[in-house]
Parts: sequence; C-alpha cells; structure tokens
Amino acid sequence: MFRPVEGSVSLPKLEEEICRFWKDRRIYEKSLSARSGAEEFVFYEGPPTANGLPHPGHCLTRAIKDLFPRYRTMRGYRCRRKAGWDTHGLPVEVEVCKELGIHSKEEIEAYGVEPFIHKCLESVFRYTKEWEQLTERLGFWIHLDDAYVTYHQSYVESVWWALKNLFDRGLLYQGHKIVWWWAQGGTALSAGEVGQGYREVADPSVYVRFPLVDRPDTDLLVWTTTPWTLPNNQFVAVSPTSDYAVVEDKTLGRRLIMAASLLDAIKNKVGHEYPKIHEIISGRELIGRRYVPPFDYYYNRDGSTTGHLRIDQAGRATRNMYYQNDCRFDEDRSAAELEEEEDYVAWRILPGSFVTLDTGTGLVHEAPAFGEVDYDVLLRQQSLFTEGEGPQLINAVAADGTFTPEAPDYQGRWVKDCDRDIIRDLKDRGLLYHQEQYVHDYPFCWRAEEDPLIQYPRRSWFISTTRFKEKMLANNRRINWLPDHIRDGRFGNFLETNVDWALSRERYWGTPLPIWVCEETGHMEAVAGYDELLAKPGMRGTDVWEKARKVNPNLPDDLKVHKPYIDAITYDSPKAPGKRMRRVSEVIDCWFDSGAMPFAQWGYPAQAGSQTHFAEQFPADFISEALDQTRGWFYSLLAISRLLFSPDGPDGEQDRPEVRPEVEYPHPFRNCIVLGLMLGEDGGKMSKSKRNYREPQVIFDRYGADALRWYFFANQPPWTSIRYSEQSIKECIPEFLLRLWHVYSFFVIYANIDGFDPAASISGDSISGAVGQLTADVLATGDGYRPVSQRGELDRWILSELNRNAATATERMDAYDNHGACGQLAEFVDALSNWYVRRSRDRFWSGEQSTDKTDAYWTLYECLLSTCKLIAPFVPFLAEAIWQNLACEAFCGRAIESVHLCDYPTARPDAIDETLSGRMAQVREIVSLGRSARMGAKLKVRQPLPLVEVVLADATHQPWLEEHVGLISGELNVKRVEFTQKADRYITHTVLPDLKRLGPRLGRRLPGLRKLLAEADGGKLLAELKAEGRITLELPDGPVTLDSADIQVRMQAKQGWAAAQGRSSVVVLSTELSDELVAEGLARELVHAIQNRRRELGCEFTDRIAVGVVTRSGEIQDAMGQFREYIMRETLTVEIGSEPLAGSQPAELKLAGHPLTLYIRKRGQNYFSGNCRSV
RNA sequence: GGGCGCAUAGCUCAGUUGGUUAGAGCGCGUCCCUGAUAAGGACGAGGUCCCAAGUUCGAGUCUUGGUGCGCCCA
Repeated sequence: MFRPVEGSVSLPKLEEEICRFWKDRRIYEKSLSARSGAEEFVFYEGPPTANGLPHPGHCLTRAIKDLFPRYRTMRGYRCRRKAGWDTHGLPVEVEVCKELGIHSKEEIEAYGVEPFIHKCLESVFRYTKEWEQLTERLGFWIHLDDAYVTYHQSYVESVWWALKNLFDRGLLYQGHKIVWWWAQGGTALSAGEVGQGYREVADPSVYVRFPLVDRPDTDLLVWTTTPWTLPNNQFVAVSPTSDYAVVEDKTLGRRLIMAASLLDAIKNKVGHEYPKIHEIISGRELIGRRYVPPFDYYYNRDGSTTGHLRIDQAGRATRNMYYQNDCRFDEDRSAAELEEEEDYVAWRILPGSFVTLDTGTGLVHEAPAFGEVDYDVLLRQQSLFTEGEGPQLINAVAADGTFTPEAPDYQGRWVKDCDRDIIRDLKDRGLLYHQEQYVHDYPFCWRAEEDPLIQYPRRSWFISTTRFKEKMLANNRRINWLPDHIRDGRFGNFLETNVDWALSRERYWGTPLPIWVCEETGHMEAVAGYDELLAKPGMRGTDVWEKARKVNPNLPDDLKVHKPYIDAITYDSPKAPGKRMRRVSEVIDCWFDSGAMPFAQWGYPAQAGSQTHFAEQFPADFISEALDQTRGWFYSLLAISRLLFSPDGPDGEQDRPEVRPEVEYPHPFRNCIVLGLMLGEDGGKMSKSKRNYREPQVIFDRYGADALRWYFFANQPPWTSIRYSEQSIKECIPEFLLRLWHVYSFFVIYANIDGFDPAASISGDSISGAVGQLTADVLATGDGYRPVSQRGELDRWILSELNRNAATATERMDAYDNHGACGQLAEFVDALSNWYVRRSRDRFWSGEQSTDKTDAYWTLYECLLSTCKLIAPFVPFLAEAIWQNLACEAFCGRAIESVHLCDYPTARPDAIDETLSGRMAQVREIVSLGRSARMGAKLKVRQPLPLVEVVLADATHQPWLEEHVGLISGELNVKRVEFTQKADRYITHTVLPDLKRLGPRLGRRLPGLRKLLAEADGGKLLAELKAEGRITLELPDGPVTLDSADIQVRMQAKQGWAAAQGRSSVVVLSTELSDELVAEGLARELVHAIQNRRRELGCEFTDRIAVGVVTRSGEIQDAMGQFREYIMRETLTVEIGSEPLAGSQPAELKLAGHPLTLYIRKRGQNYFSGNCRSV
C-alpha cells in the first residue's frame, strides 16, 4: 500500500516538512559523503553582504547556484559548497553612518574609529538570520556553518599574503588617482554618491589665447569651463583626425587656430571678422607644437625642460603617441642619436581621442591634476619618456581646495571663488578672447548641498593589472560564458580598456593594506600575517588591542587585524636605526577581498590543510552571479587569479616568488552563468519603497519554493532580464507541479485499489533487502514485471519518451542550459499526464487483473520514479515528496532515503524508439484534428459517430496506425476508423517545392517554379510522379525535373465535409447518426447527468446508488432500455427504474432538449467490496 | 558621448545551421470532460516579428542605419 495522497496539496506546507526532513537526516551531508573520492565539481560562492534583506534577485542567484551543484552531484561528482559572507566595504560604512546620523570622515573620527568599526561588524550580520532562513527555505544546499567570512583573521591574512606577493614583485605601487573630492569635508565620494548630487548650474565658459612658441603671431584658441584650473595647464589636446583652420582675426590683428567645423559658431559668438582662412591643417600636424601657457608659475621653471625619450624594443624612440597603435617614429636615426633623442616635457600639443567638436574650439586645455581624462594624458606622456624624466604632475591646489603658495596670486583662496579674478587677469593681459555662461550638470556634495565637488588627485595604491592585459584576455577567451557574448562583449571590452586597479581606500572598515613604511626613509615592507608582524624586531603596540579586549571580552579575535588596532603596531626600521615602521593608513577595495576567495576561503597558504583544499578546489567549474558583477567579482576573480597563479608573469619579471598551484587557462572559473537583472512587477527597478515586488517569504508561504525555482529555471534562459511576476510564479503550479502531482495521486489511488504493491515482490539484496535507487533493473525483479519489449505500444511509447527526455535533459544540463532542460521535462510531464494516463485510464479501471493492467502499473510506476530523479535538481521538494511515498515508505525504508542521493537517470538507448515517437505524434495529430472537426460540425464528444476517415500524406505508418485505431476511436468516440488513400472526394492536393533542396539547385529560377506548382493540378502531378517516378515542368527558361524528394505534398479538405487538415493528415468525420447512435449519445448524457448528481450529493467513489428517471421522452426511455447495463456500470447503480424514489431529492434536468426528473439515493456500501469499478 | 544587450500575440516569454502555415503559458471566447474533480482537456480569435535599407531564389533569423528601452562606463 502507498500512503494515500491528499487531492488538494499544500505545497508550502509540504516543503517545510521536507526542509525539516533534510535537516534531521543530514541529507546534504550524505550527498557529499556518498561521493567521497569522486571527481570534484568545484563551485564558488560569490559572497553576499548580509547588511540588507534578501530580495527576489538574490533568490534567482541562489536558485541557480543550487541547481547545477545538485545536478552534478546526482551525476556522480562531489560538489562541496562553502558559503561565504562579504563583510567589508563602503556600503557597510554608509549604513552605519545613516544609523548614527553622521556623514563625513571627520564625524566618524569624532565618533571614534574603534566604536565605528564595532558598529560595522554589528551591521554586517544584522540580517544573517534572514539570509540563512531564505537559503534553507529556497532549498539552496550550502555549508552555512562553515562559511568563509572576509573579515576573519585567516581570510585577511590570506589576502595579505597575496598583496605581499604582488608588492614584492613590484606589482603593487603608489600613484595618483583622480577622485571626486569634497574639499570642505576632506573626503572622496564614491561614484554612487557623486551620481546623487548632480545639479544644473551656470559656469563661466572662457576662450583663451595660447601663443605658439615658434609662431609668436599665432595663437591656439583654447576653451575651458573651469578657469581656476588654468594655472595648472600642462598640455593642449586636439583631435588628430579633424581639420583645423588658421584664420586671420581682423579685430585682433593676429592669427588664430581652431577647429574648422567650429569656425562659424565662434565667429558668430565673438562677432569678429575673419577675412581670411590662411590654411586648413589636420590636427595631426599640430601635434608636438609648443605654446606659452597663460600662467607662468610652472612654465618659468620648466618651460624649456626636456627629457630623454624611451627607446622601444625595436630600437625606436616614440613620441607624441596619437593613439595606442599609431605612433610617430624617428626611423632614420642611428642608435646613438636615439639615445640622445629628447623632447620638451610639457606645454605641447597632444592627440586626444576624447576631443569632440560639438562645443568649444576643438582645442582642449589639459590640467592633469583636475580631471581623470587629463590625468590619463599625463600618464601616457610619462610612459613615453625615460623613467623619471617625463612630465611631473603639477598641482597648485591643496586638499582643502585652496591655492597653494605655488600660485601666489591666489594663495589661500577657494578655487571656485578665484574664477572671476582669473578671468579678469586674463582680460587685463589680453589673453581672454571670449567669455560666456555655460549651463551644464555638475556634481555637488549630497550632504553639503552648497559645496561643489572637484576632481582632485589623491595618493593611492595600484595593482599593475594593465601589464597583464593580454594575458587576462587570453584567459578570458577560454572561459565558457553564458551567454557567450559576455566574453567578447561586455567583459572582453572591459579588459581591453583595462587600467591599473586602484586598490586603496581612505576608509575604516576593510582589510588593512599590509604595508609598513619607515618614518624616516620611506622604506616599505609588506607583511603577510599577524604572527609575522609580531615577530618583527622591536614590535610594539599590541597593547591597544589587549586593552580593548579587556574592556569588551566579547570582541571577536579577528578584529585585531583591523583598524584601529593594527595601526598601533609598529616595529624597528631596518633602514634607519631608532626609527619606526608604521602602517599606511588605507584599507583596500573590498572587491579584492571577494576576488581572493578561491584561496582566501581556505586561509591559504598559512592555515593547516589549506594547501590541499586549494589544490583540490581550484579552479572552479561553475560560478554564477548577475550582470552587475562583470566589473566586480568576475573581474576581481580573474585579475587576481591571473596575477598569482599562472607561470608567466608580466613582461620583464624576474625572480618571481614561487606560487602553487599554477594552472592552465581558464582560471579561476571555467563556466560562468551571467544572470540578467531582475525588474520589479512594473518593469522598473526593484525598490522597497515602490513596493513593486512581493517579498520572497510571501512567495514561499503562498506558492512554495519549487514554484519560484521552476519560474526561474523554466520560463526563460537565466540571462534574460526578467520582470518579476507573482502571477507567473503562481502559474507554475498548475502548469507543472500540480500536473505531475495529479499523475502521482492518480497512480496512488488506483495502485491502492488494485493492490499493486511492488515492495511485496521485490526482495532487494539478499542480506539487507535493500532496493537502492529502484532502478529499472531492480524493478524487473518484481511480480508481473514484464520486459518493456513485451508491453503494449502505449507503455513502450511513454518509456521511450522517458528515456528520450532523460537523454536530452542531461545533454542540456551538461551544457548549462537549464531552460532547455526544463522544456524537455515539462514536455514529458505533459505527455505522461495528457496522453499516457488519459489514454490508459480504461486499463486502470478495468475490473480484471490482466497482464495489460499490471504492465500499466509497472510502466507508470517507473515513469514516476524516474521523473522524481529527473526533476530533483530543479524542484527538490516535490521530487522528494513523491520519492518518500513511492520509494521510501512503500519499501519501508529499504529504498535509498532521499531522491537527492540517487544517480541522475541516464537514457537506455535500447528503450528509445524514435519510430514509435513519430507514430504516436501522428496519432495525437489525428485526434487533435478529429476534435477540431467535431468542433466545426458542433458535435460534442458524448455523441458517438459511426466513422472517421483519415487521409495520410505519407502512408508509411499506416499499417501501424491501423493496429492502433483504438487510441483514436476511444479519444474521438467513433465506432470505426478507416484510412483511405482514395481521398479525392474529401481533399485536394497541393504540390510544394522542397525549398531547402531546390533553393541551392535552382537559385533565381525558384520563384518561377513555385508559381507554376501553385497553379498546377496537384492530383495530376502526383499521378505523373507515381507513374514516372519524376515530373518535368516547363519553365519559361527551360524544363525542370523533380523527383519525389524535391517536393512536399499538402492536402486541403474540400468544402462540405466535417473535416480538418493538419501537416500530415486530413481527418473527415462521418456525421450520419443512426437511431442507435443517438440513443447511445443520450445514454452517455444520462450517465453524465447521474455522475453530476452523485457529486452534488457528496457520494464517495465507491458508493452504490439507486436511480429513478422519470421522463415522458420516448427517446430517453429507449436509450435507458438499450444501454441499461452501461449506465448502471458507469454510475455504480444497483437499481434503476422509471419511478420516483422515496426519500430522495428530485432534480429537474433537460437532456438534449428532453425534460426529465432524476432521483438518486445512496445505498449501503456493503453490497460489494473491493474495486469499485469491478462491478 | 562610448560599450553591451533587448525589442515577436492584450500580458510574460520561446523560436535550434536563413526555408513553405512564427510557437507556449496566462488572459479572452466557444466548448468538452466530470471516478485525477476546489482538477483536467480541446478548439478558436488574437501577429506589419520596432522602423528602413541591404545581402539572398527566400529574412523573425544575416548586414547596415535609425527609433525606443535597460545596464555599465564616461
């Protein structure tokens, strides 16, 4: 006996029970231990931050992260899943600041760094409980107890190890980074914060003359909207591919150079006459020309300074780089001359691909200190000179936003306030050509609304990633990205434009940058561990941590490697006796933390066992996150891995520290599913305040986790940006989950009625009686189990479908295509429910215990068991629920205790019968057409018809079909099915060309042939083809000969028949009704009415009834007479009469227009026993 | 401004190497079934495959341009 299945199932309730079951029985752990020694399938968890509540997007990520490990485990791999938490970073600090009602760094320092990071720590784990609950409820199996945590000492030390490696190899260096700077607050703002503060403002827009050095009568006309940056001018950039005009300004009496296309616009603005254009020259020709900048603070000193140019490997001096690959070389110089080759360091014209010609003059003022693009220009220039001889960054502005003594005229004044005076000064000196207001968006501090931000250089630490660009690209090319356009698109492009990784952050809550500097000499050392630090000579400062610990004994030990405690630790400088080594103040970008997880999750290399763990779990086979991680985690993983774990370093690296393991590309991940972003129900961004999505917990409570999972997996490929839809989640239930559930419930009902009990006859192994996974081999030992080849067509067909689907689902899942796999599974469940069970119902109802019936049970049982396994990775709860009943409970614990410990079903090729699939598809088409024809003729299925005639386009399967007309006649309620070849009375034939074949052969003659065939008499052509084996058609440009493979025949039903046409057949109904057929139809109507009444009266399946039908209709009386037994059998009627029944409520009805009164009375159940159908 | 992606039925989405009649679910309409039953099923209506040009015998599919939307970066 199987445990009876409740008809209306509450999936959420069921799932919660299964959650408990998995936990109690430690099924996840068992799924791992069962695979000990097996090949590893390596999964990396990208660590989420638990300082906010999880939303539906996180559910998608976590669902996908669960699916493939589950699947691979069932496929025989061992897949460890270590959870992780990202704990550092600015977002955490911002949350805490919000909480404390503070904002600036000064306020944080006033509050105290120590209590501040305690708050950060608290905040990071605020929602851990919610995250863990969600993880478990969603069925995401992962080791939460064993999670790696980025602030833990072992993790931090692992990150330090990596940084020390980079530092010692010269790949970690200090440089400048241009940031959006809030001068009044003394802090840089993150991109997100800057984005919030844009406002439209009017700034001065000035056109300034920069005289050329070699042509003192000619000026560059330069445009800028930040006059205050002019004292720091270092270069002028032009567009090398555009034309520039040299014009005479009559009013001024000088020549001006400006973009040719802007000439008119400028002339109109200024109102000057330009009587003559002297010359049109390309921007390229301007490059290298020197000019005199408007302020001489630096020019006085360095205006004539030159530096040696760098000699490249080909022995060429490179100067004035136009573009990356478009340099000017001095080819005809000798080596000695090249060594001497020099150029002026600054105040030259340079190429700039960023120069646009929509506004301004086409000549752009460059002040590298105050613009990111400008700064890149400086870096590029520096790279052209021998180390140390190129242009240096000049900066006459202090961090508080005031001019330094280097600009004595404006010293001590806020830069923006100086705009007016600078303009006046230019005017006085005659350099100002034109001035106006320029309205544009400019960022302000989101906290102090009156403070404009400025771009400003800050000392910062960088990792030399650009030196690995080609190597990262090579690695990237080997990664299997899904969708694959990420590889060469978004991610590849990002790598192509790689800039050195700005690693340091002037913040508080993060992994401290492990670099100690000598206070005297500036000598620097990287430290890879806390113990290493303690062992340094003259180490002092651990007392700060010890004191804190005494005050608060609950402080986690891990905090000691964080600010402010780590900052207190100093040691003796090896370079200057008596001086101290002190840590730099910065923490690092938290993306470095998460990108280090492949090794840092194990505390590699210091932690015991980490070497082995790392070697076994690197690289990952599979990772998945959403698209927004392209420049985040995906990049940090790849960059760090490439810098550390490949044998070849950057060009020129020598004596590189040994690192193991060194791994072939791709690493650190081989397959990566990039998930689409999830939108709210309204198509907008998901937002808590807009309430445009339903919280995951509500979804779990209403529909369950399987519904949500199936919605994610089956509705679209995972990289689609989906619009989250509660309705769609809900619909997954009837479309898939409930459909399967009903098949399962149907099986259990009838198996119990018929006493189908596989456990009774399957003994399992001789000692324990274990039956394991109840594979087909095990089932084959059961009573009455017959080889599939001996069973009927329907059974063979569904088992063929089962195996076909197992094969395809496996193939799809191996290719990381969950959407394709789900399509297959849904199709199978549909076939099982809507064709196999539907067409087999009679077999299960039949009274006697026949072989055919037993076959049906074994077939359906096997299908259900295999389906459980097939769907287990997708909808683990439903799969488990069915498995528990059909396998575990039925076999009283002799079966394997969870479906998730089973092997994924593999297809048995011998069970797949493609021919049978094709035939059954044809049967289903015929039935569908038959129904369509019935609809057209308004003949309901209850009315039996004498005959249906089927015209097949291709008679190959006809003999088989003739043997299986029962499927058709049963479904269509017709007495006879005939296949006819002489179908001319019903149909006309159209002959169509096979385009795929004829297209290449006929080319442009094809349209002519198509026209000819469309107009021809199809029947005649076919007759000719049959007689001759080919047909020849006369086209205007010559004859064309076609054989049977060149054409396709389409049939069309003629008017006047109850017919319907499909791709391969036409179905014609015979609509002549004999009296007997009409009577039978009436009998079925009566059965229908009685059954309805039974339901209304609340009869059980097995209840027997007495029926009274009172009617004056002779037709109904006749039908009752003729089909008395049929009616009684179908409705479990033990007495039927034409009189009212005492004590029963009469029901007034109309049957096909005939009025009648129906009386029904329940009878005792003890008349019969056993199967209610076997009357 | 640059990069990437998306645009197919009222809605949410599929659409395999270009091929004859572009599909599914929901919703809608008509109906069937009523012993899987607070389910299930069939049939039908509904499409300028965003627009334009090109390649081709043939384009939802390939190319180019445009429009709209999204994301990332400036």
